[in-house]
Amino acid sequence: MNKHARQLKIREILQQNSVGNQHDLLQLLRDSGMNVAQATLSRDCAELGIMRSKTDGNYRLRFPDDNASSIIQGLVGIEVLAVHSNETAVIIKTLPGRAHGVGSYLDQLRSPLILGTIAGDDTVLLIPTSVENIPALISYIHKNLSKN
Amino acid sequence: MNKHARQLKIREILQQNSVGNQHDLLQLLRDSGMNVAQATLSRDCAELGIMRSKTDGNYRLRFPDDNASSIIQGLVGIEVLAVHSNETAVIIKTLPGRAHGVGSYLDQLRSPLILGTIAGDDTVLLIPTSVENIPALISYIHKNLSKN
DNA sequence: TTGCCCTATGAATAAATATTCAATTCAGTG
DNA sequence: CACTGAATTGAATATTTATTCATAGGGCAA
Repeated sequence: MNKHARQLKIREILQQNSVGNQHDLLQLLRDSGMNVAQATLSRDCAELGIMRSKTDGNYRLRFPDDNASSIIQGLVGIEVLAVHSNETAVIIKTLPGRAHGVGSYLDQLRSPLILGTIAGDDTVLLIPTSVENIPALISYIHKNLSKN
Repeated sequence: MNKHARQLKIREILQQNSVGNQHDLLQLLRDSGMNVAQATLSRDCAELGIMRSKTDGNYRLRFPDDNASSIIQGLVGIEVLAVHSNETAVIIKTLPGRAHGVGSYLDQLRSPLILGTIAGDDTVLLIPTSVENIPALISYIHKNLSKN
């Protein structure tokens, strides 16, 4: 399973080449040793927000340079757009300007899972008391920030 | 021959509605009294530079953002003073008051290397999607924030 | 371990979009 | 008035992209 690496490679390829369609991109991916089906590439492109548009008579695959698009991922609270994590921390994406409120709310719950929170404008960083608690923390967040 | 009027109408429709594909756009065009073939609409879309991309799980036709990211890149470059990291995160030092702009710029690139960013006044904290990506993330930052 | 669920994937297929080709219109010209 | 060429269009078709459906593997709880 190297989906992540593959999407990185896609990014790299599109930054260095002018690619007109997914078929060509697929070739370049294969040239670089990553052999996947067209269906998979289509899904990758969708996930990465890649678009195809015509300029100067030629088509080109490109990333959006558009700032406003937010990725709403789960059934989480109205202000919360997504919850992500890596090995050491959890990130909550919120509506613009709402991160502080969400962070405060979580602080006030005084969960033993949470060591601390830092809020920016639309992002809350959660540091867990232990990295082992991250899965539990994520379900805790979903539970406490869910819409219903 | 009302190609021009039609393209204007297309613009108007896309500004007021969320349209997921050309077929739906065609319907809306017809509802407003302009009856053309799918082929014609396809050509109009190409000429107008309209793109289709997936956000929040749905497709959407949209105009390109005239917000040229290469210009922003130049501006962002001169705001960045240094890039540092430890085992779990990356810190970018910026000119006073400029961290938010730099963070937003990085967010908008939607790199799969970046889990999230939090900006203070002159510091951006970057959380990588995986700690293994930190070296790649650092070179990615240098690449995307370089002055030249 | 076993069973269950969730994610990622490919093959086949469906859906969406682009292009080809022939036809039409219209402006300009002899 | 014919004729020519360029622009626009629709129908049919080709190409490109997305989704469905089945499967395989990984993580996790019992």
